[in-house]
This record gives sequence, structure tokens and C-alpha cells, in this order.
Amino acid sequence: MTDTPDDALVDALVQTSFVVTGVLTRVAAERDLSLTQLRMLGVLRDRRPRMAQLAALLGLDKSTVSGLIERAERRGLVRRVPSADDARAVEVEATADGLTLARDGAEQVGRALQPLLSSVDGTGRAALTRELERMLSAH
Amino acid sequence: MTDTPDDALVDALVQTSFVVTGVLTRVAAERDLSLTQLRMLGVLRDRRPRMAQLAALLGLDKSTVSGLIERAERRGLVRRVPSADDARAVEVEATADGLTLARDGAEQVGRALQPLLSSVDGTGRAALTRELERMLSAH
DNA sequence: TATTGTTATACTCTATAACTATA
DNA sequence: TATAGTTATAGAGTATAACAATA
Repeated sequence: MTDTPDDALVDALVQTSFVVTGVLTRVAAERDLSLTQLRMLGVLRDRRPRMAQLAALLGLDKSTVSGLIERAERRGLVRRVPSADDARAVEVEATADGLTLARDGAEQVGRALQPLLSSVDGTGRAALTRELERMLSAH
Repeated sequence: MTDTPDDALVDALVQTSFVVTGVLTRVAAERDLSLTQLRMLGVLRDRRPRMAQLAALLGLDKSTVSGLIERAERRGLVRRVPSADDARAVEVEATADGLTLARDGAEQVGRALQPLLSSVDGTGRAALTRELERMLSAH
């Protein structure tokens, strides 16, 4: 099988992912968080999911999330709340500290990505936003 | 500080990174590789770096790369070659098996990303490629 | 019986610090 | 002295399998 015409786009998407992931990892590390913990706090900014839902949102096994939440709870970033509906279930919510960290982290990510965006002009940014959103909507 | 007009683009970039990273992680896992190992093999497709260079390319500590290469060598995917120029240095190269895995992985990544690309038409793909490459060139 | 979550286990990834060998 | 790489150590992330409690 030879190259498809999309090879350049696939490469650009993969390279972009590595660069953005690097930025996210660095921003997380500056707050003594792993990328996964930062992502988890981001999810909890506007949700209070059960463990299984959180695992699905993060694409992780439920046992992985148990450990994740255990460490975050020990640091005072999240709280486990027994579900009122189902005695088996546990809901997870961010604490005030966790929300602050999530909000500050998101702001810092935006700032840290600006240098990258600086080489793309207004028209290019609009096109980039439009096409990425179109692509993500298929997901 | 309030939202900048780039918030939607930053969000799209971050979401795209998570989606693409998920695809890469899944493709790697199907070959019993971690994302880091797949990335490392990708680097070795067209390079034979020293340990320190490989660490810089991957953004990892040299000690991390020692372990990475140790496990990959045990699996027969890479080979350590003493440098002819500097008796302290070690060059790393992929074996035939490693190259096969790297090539197959890259192809599979392309295929796995097609469903995402399918919602973007030719004009959009061209714009996406152009603007992402422009953005990456700043890096 | 099926589902929710935790725990035990094993391995990979990761960085820091201390080390060896060479430059 | 400085650089290249390894090793020891410690901790986080990850999945699988087995489990307890509840539905």
C-alpha cells in the first residue's frame, strides 16, 4: 500500500498532538500534577460523575481511576460522595482547591499555547478552529 | 483576566490532542507497545541517535530512555551500538523487527484516523494541513 | 445474575541522585 | 572538570483478575 494524499495531514495531526501534549504535561508538572490528573480535574470542572462514568470519559479502566481518585483525594483535590440513588455507586466532585487548580491550569494552557498560535493569522485561526471542530464532531 | 478570542481554538487543539493520543495509544497497545515505545520506534525509522539525543527528541530524562531501550532491546526491537567516535557514547538503531513494527504502526495510525478525517472535505483538509504545518513550523 | 467499586498484583513510565568510564 | 550512560530508588499510571456489596 502506498501513501494516501492524507499523509501530510495525518503527520501534522500526530506532531500537533505531541507538541500540545508536551505543553499540557509541562503545565501539569508545574502544579505537581500528572497529565492524567490535570485532565481528570478538567473533567470535574463541570461534572460530578460516578467512578464508572469518569473512567469512560478518560478512557481508563475503573481500577485505574480508583487509584487516581485515591491519590487526588489524599491531596484534597477531589471528594468521594456516596450516591443517593444507588448504594453501590460513588460520585466524584472537585473540592474548591481542585477547582482552583483546574481553572488556573486551563488558563496557563491557553497562555502556553499562544507562541504556537502566533504564527497563524486571524483567517488561518478561524479556518483551523472551524475544521478541527468539524473533525471532532465526528468523534 | 477574561477569555481571549482564541479560547475555542485552544479547546479544539487540546481535544484533538486527546483524541489523537487515544488513537496512538490504542494502535500501540494492539502491538503490545506503550505510546512511548511506539514514538521511540517512530524516531528510529530514519535516525540512529545517541542515547542523549534520543532523550532530547522524546523530551525524556536519559535515565528514562535507558530503561526504555533496555526493554525494547530485550524484545529484539532495537540494538545498542557503541559509538566509533566516542567510547562513552552509545548509538541506538532499530532492528528489522523494530522497523517493521514502526512501519506497520504508522500505517495503522493513518487508517485509524480516517474516520475522523471523513467529516472534513478536500478544501478543509488542505486548509487544516496548511495551518497546522504553519503552526508547527514555529516550534 | 449483573453491576459498582475496590484491592492485589505486576509491569511500564518517569525523574532524581549517585555512580562509572571516558573526554 | 565535564560529559555519556547506567543503576538504584521511589512513586505514578496502567490493566487484569478476583473480590464484596448492592441491584
